[in-house]
Amino acid sequence: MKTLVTCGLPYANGPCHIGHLRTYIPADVYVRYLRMLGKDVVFVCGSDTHGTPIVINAEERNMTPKELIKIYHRHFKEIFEKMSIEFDYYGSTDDYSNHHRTQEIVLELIRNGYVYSKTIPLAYCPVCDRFLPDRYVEGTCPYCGMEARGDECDQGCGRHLEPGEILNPRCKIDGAKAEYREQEHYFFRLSSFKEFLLRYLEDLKGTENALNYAREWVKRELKDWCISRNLDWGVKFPGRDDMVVYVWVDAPIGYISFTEEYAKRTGINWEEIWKEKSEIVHFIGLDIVYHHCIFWPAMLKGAGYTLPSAVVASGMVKIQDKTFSKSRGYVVWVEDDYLKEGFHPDYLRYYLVNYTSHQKDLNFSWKIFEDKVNNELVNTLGNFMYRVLHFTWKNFGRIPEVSVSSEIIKKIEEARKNVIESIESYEFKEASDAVMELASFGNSYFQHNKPWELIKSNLEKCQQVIKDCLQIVKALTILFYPVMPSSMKEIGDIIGIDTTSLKIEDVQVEISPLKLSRPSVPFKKIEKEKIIEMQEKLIRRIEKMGNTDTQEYVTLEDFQKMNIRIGKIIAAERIKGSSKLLKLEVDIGDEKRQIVAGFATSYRPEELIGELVPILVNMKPAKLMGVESQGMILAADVNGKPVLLKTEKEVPTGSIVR
RNA sequence: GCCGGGGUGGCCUAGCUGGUGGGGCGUCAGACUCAUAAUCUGAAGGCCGCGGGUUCGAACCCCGCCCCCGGCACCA
Repeated sequence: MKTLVTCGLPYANGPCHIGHLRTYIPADVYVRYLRMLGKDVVFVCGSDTHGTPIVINAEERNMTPKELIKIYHRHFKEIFEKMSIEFDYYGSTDDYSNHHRTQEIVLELIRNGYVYSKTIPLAYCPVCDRFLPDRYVEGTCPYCGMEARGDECDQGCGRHLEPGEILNPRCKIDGAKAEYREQEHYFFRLSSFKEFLLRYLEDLKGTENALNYAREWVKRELKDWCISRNLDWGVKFPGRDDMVVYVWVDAPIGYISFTEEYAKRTGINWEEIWKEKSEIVHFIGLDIVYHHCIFWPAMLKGAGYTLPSAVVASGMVKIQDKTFSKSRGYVVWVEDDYLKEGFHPDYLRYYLVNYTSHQKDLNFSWKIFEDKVNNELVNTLGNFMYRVLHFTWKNFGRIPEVSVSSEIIKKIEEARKNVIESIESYEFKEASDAVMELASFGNSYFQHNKPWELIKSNLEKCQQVIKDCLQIVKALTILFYPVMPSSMKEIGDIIGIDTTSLKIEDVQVEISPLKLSRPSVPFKKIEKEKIIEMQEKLIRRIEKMGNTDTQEYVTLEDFQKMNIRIGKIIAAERIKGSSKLLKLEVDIGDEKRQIVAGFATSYRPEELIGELVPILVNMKPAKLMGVESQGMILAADVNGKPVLLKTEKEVPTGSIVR
């Protein structure tokens, strides 16, 4: 039986960032492990190329959508290649085969009675001369009166808005007043799939984060789904020249059309996967669970295709503990911030796989990156492999011909078992931890047996220890190959392992006694300076995006250190020799204080008398122009000039401000 | 508000059906020198979010509360 693994399609509207890789790298790792386990796997993905954002983005750049998607299609392909993410086929949803397959499926759904038409009001922009998707409509929320977006009141009450509900609709692109026009659209009878989906989701495999959400959604009401759009760009809706199908229809169909393309090239039959019994595993981000667990299976069921067997959803990525946000600068671009900076692809692969469970949020920070790479990859793993190979090469020149001890065979077997179990439950961190644990054991074994002493005292024993360690190196190479293919290939070349056709059982096949050439270090350390440079680059970007929250937060505890009280100004006079400063006397309830304040540019002394103002009472005393100040009066700063803050009504002096 | 997931030493995490809280990284101290100042050994460090309850006994079960993340659908 064949297994198909897919990844959520990247939208061909912008460059690849680390969030994309959070899904693609574990998927690639998974596929490589499956192959080592002897499974017949096809791995496909492709660019998602339709939808309004691409049309608008292309317009803004003065190009056609086709030109735009070509740029990003090529970009993603390149990045995947550089990151060792090896799809068997990487297509595009704008390829002929996908247009064809999409129309085929929509027609089948129509034939089977799952599609009906209905007339609905839609916002239309007379200037752009087109219907506007809800997110491109702005106006007033009918519930709270705040400025809102067409699909939800994002700044006000947060309510979801139905098409046609928003008041005073305007086009977001040119600000023109939009009007509502009646329009015929096509709907998919999702509601009729409720019972089917409830049963289907019982047995669907994958990660809990995805399955729980989907089950919850289905238990609630399922509404029919509008699957047509007023656009030129996309897959033509069958029988309608003026409309295309909604991108969320043709995007997942890409999984099928890419399989078809792959089949055409390799001579296999795509229907073995999509029409007969097979394993179909979708790797996606948490944001598109709904589409993959609900719309997509319903569509496949309605059109008579094989249903997915598992949906594996990765958690979100955070950047230095902050929510990932391209617009706010919390992003790591794979090309500009990683590859062009000269970092090895395997380092990031390891980080993304090993930081935490696949389902949980992953925090990326350059500091953690440095720690993980230098401690785990370089020191523990790389150093073990290198010290063993180097020792062997220097003292023997070749791999000794003694059999591996049973203790070591047992240890390797344990690691292999753990890896397989973890992979089967989509726990990639667990799998890579199990391998790293073996490397750690290797270091300890080497250390305790002191082969550098045995070489002088007991040559036979020394050969045994070294052979054991070499077998561990071989096991590590195989078990880590899926995570770090290019680095492990290099080690494989040294010790005579062909990484193109690995079997996981090979970890127990004794390493062949070949002659060694001088080994080189498998992983190079990352310099502290480089990390600092990267951190600064990130901070600069965040600040450029107009972010103020690079500032440190104050905790309530911090704030409570400040003793702020309302005081009454009871005396005020100028300070000799100063144009700005006034010497004030204030009553803060139980005592009177002398405070020097820079109010002279805005106020005459006499107009301050009697005012109730907030005062930071526990400000460290200081002398200004030789006059002691025992507190600080808070005021608004308007272009450098102070404006008094007053209480809204008369309050007792000494009242606490908090 | 409702729903889902989570809250275990500075960080990442084990902990299945209840029986004296483990590991890794980091920190500190020793050891060693084959190796990329690597490695090995040892130590310090935890009111297992908070408050009740069930029990001979709870991180694990029940109730209440707090906090974090996500979802609540037509956003590709």
